[in-house]
Amino acid sequence: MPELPEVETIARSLREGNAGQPSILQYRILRVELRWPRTLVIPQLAVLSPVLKSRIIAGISRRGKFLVFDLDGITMLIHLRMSGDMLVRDWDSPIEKHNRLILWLRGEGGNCQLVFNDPRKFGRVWVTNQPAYLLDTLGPEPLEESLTPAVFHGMLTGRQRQLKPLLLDQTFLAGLGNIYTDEALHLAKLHPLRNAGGLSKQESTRLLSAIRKVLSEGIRRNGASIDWVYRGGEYQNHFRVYGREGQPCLMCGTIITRQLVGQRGTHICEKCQKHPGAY
DNA sequence: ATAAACGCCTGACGGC
DNA sequence: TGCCGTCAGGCGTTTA
Repeated sequence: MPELPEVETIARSLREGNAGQPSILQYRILRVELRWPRTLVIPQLAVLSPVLKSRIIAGISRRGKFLVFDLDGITMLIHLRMSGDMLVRDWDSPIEKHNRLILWLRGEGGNCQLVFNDPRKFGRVWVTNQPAYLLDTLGPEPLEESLTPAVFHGMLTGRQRQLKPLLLDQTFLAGLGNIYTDEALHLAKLHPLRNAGGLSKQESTRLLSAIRKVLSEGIRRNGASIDWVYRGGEYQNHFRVYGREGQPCLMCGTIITRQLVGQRGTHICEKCQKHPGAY
């Protein structure tokens, strides 16, 4: 489910607590159970428990779509992929069907479980003292001020690639997924099949603004919740194009279409977002 | 360098 | 009701 705003929302709620659920910062890991072996990338299963046990959760943050747990000397990275979620449960909650990793924690707000729940089993966990090996492969954070319009335009120039697949490439820019990419492209009035290297300075600046606007709006609304995966976000009620095929564009009334771009379902207003071949 | 095809997984939904 | 195909907020590997 998660793109940048959803991962940010999860990191924030674990870090700061919400609705009767305490922050798990400074909580200590007492017990570890991995329920689906392939979820763990590193280290080997046999050393996971010894490495994690008695560690303190010193920090919780986000980089791209990765959750970053600073465990005071070692880092746990979690990627939720399509269906993952991180939940805080009571200490003695029964293990649920799709729980893949459970950490039992002791802390001031009471003992609890930190659960990685992931129906489709695509999610992955890394426990490492070299998190940069992974995180340094990511492109810049879209909301960082150091990503100026000039820098962004420079990243695009020379690229010979369809715009949408490039935006989805995490080594180009970190955090966009299928929903927010469609939303940003519509807001920027750019067709997903445009050649990324062909954007004018004005267009790339418009695109960067649109990306920031949809991500910020997503964060402000606690992310989006769809189908059977629900976490209390409400951005899904404010989509401009995603999931709105057959419905009128909110800007011009043209019917939104859905087509495949780079193997991904893509929602477009053909009038607002002129096809590269159109004139 | 770019892009397609496919694999990894489970569950929801629509059509018959 | 049951069965079937299709689709899903992601990404790595292989192939062209």
